[in-house]
Amino acid sequence: MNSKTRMSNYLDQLNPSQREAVVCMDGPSMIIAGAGSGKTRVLTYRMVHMIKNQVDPFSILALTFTNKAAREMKDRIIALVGNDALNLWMGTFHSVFARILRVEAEKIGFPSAFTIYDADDSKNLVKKIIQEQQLDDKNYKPSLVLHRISSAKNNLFSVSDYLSNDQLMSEDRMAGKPKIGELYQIYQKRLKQADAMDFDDLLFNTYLLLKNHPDALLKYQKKFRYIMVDEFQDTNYAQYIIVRKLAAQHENICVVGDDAQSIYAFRGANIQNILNFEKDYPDLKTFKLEQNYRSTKTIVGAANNVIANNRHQLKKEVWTENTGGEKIRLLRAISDNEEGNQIANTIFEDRMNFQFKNKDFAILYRTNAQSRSLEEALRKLNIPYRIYGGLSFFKRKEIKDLLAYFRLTINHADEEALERVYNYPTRGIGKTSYEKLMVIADQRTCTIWNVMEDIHDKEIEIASGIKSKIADFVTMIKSFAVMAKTQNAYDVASHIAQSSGLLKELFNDKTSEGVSHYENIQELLAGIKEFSERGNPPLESPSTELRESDTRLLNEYMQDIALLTDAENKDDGNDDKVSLMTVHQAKGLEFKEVFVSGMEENLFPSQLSVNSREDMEEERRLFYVAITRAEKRLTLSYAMTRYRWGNLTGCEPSRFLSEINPEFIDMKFAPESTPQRGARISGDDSLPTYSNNSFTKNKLKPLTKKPTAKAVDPKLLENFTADDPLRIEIGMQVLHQRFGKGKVMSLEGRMPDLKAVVNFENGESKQLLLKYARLKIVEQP
DNA sequence: GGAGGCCTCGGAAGG
DNA sequence: CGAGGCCTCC
Repeated sequence: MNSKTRMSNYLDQLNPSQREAVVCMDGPSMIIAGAGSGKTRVLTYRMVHMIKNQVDPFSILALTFTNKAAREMKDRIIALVGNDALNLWMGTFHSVFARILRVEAEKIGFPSAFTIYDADDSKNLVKKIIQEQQLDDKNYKPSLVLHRISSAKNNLFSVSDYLSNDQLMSEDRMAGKPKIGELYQIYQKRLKQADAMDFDDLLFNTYLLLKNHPDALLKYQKKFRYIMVDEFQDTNYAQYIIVRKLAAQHENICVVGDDAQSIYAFRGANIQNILNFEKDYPDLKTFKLEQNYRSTKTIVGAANNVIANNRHQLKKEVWTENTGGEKIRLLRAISDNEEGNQIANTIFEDRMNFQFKNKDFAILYRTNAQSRSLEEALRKLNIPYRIYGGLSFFKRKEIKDLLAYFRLTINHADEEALERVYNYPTRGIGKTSYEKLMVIADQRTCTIWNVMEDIHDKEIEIASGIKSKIADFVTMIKSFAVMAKTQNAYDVASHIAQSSGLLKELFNDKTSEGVSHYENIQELLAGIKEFSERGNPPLESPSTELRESDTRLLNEYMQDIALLTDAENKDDGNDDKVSLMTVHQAKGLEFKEVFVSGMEENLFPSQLSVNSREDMEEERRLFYVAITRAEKRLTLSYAMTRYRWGNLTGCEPSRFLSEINPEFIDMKFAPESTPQRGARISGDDSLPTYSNNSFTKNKLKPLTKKPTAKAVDPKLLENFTADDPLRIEIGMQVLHQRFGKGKVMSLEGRMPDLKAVVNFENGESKQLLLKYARLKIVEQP
């Protein structure tokens, strides 16, 4: 089928409610799209419909949250309408606003080549400021201060708004942190000094630009006749206000989202925006996409059961015409390792029984720490898997180091970059000298770089040997800058990598890590080379905006690099793998068969959420997201005991399990009992525990007579005879209860692969594999 | 300036 | 338990 035929019948590929939403181009509209209802299809077809109806792609703005979402949507539209789609303004909020800010930088007093500070840079800066102000960093934790500043910006409170806001100031005073407003002030001053913006500033400054410069506002209002916002439930207040300003002239604004899948309130997303939207646009047209195409009736039913427990939600009824499907399996395991084994076994069997491929399976979990036992179990059965998440390419140290050289070359005021590289690789400029420079910079209210340029000033009390090293460093960076003005990005980049000594430093490190660092640098350089030759910016950008010159400069490459935070997709050629990821990362994906592991109270829902209703509702939406990833089969699993920070803790089934209608659950996989809300695992509460974890301490009765217990170390076992009385406590009471007391007949192997033959008092004899169990020897009274 | 000891603290995560 | 930050010592 060629693209013309596909285009002519694109409307036929939509159901009536999807079509309604697609053809309604003018005026404000809101699409509430239930899970699996074809949201992306509606969004892309809506843009296709516009282009087909003579809307200039150049006047369409589509905002997403992730680079991935933007990329995917763009690809789909290109496939449908061809290269017209290249002119769409489609990207993340941050990338689109950054592009606008670079054009309009002068109006708000920034150079066009301003640096974008990433999360690490911001945190370092805050940490430094707290130290300089001589505040206690226990009370003023950098992450907390930054979070507070970030929320202020995301709610459009400027520094002066903050300082004059009685409520904010008294909140800080009550919390014993009255200086936060002041820290905010200093933080912004320092960013400005460095010609830098953090991620929040990209929003806040766009807001300021549009608010204070009517000409700029008018320009972009005219330009963007049609505006679309994906994942609207994840927008924060600043994003909403900016979008509203941009749309004020034409009011052709369409937002798409699902309040039931809002899982990012903790980082500022504001469900309230959906309610405000209805208020702000009285003639709003609302479309509800309620038919689910993805999952079986069972899965959709269970998801509806769960979400019905939330008070805050827009009313909608997700339904499906799909088959009923299999019931939900519930796996109950003794330990986290056992849970992994059961899941791996189930995958192994289902793969054969249903001719599924590895990639049809996903195992989801609440916290990254849960992946270890799952990985081990999969490896045992030779099931290939892929873990999502982890350090993205651009967050790696060696990459950030080289990029810091680039940043400093382009913007000498970039203090965070300077700090990374002034003595890396080592060139004899120590911390003490650097601190002297900082003090002088502060006195003179100039940048540290300025002081370095002026290093031969008699007032600067630094040994002349070090002074000349600093002068050399300055000369080197300046020579980079000269080169960067005219030569293409790749030539400059590889020259910097060489001349700075960074490449050599990494090359000399022959450890396997060192080699991989070196390879990563090569990979980055290869990417820059491609950029130089292809002439496209690293991020999607309207092709018409490209410079006509055939030389791609380093600063063009660097423009959006701080915004590229995607986790890297390193494949070894085999993409048929089971996916392991957190529930957050699974949003937007779908799999034939899904396992949600660790369905335990205090894990999912997280124990940090149990005291607040808002947090609990977000946890529940998170579980909703997890359930609705599954197409054909869903398995929920929980362990009765789990290692947490080295301690074995007892676990109860999650309250969420009891929110699912039992008719959807297959009981044969839950052999002993249906989990009840607040249920305790079956077992004898009077059994002793030696865990010092506060959770287990509170849940279990204290011992009447406290036996002395030690964790076994392998040396101790060497002297251990089979006749010594021993109680094996794996998973606290569980095995203890099952087997009672016993004597060890033989011990073989060493931790963590210890095998024991034990004769129990009830006459049973068992061979136990004590792998990863915390074995405790109890001296009998 | 780097290695090693000690202390702290532990959620999820895009740009 | 274990990663990361910080301090100390050479």
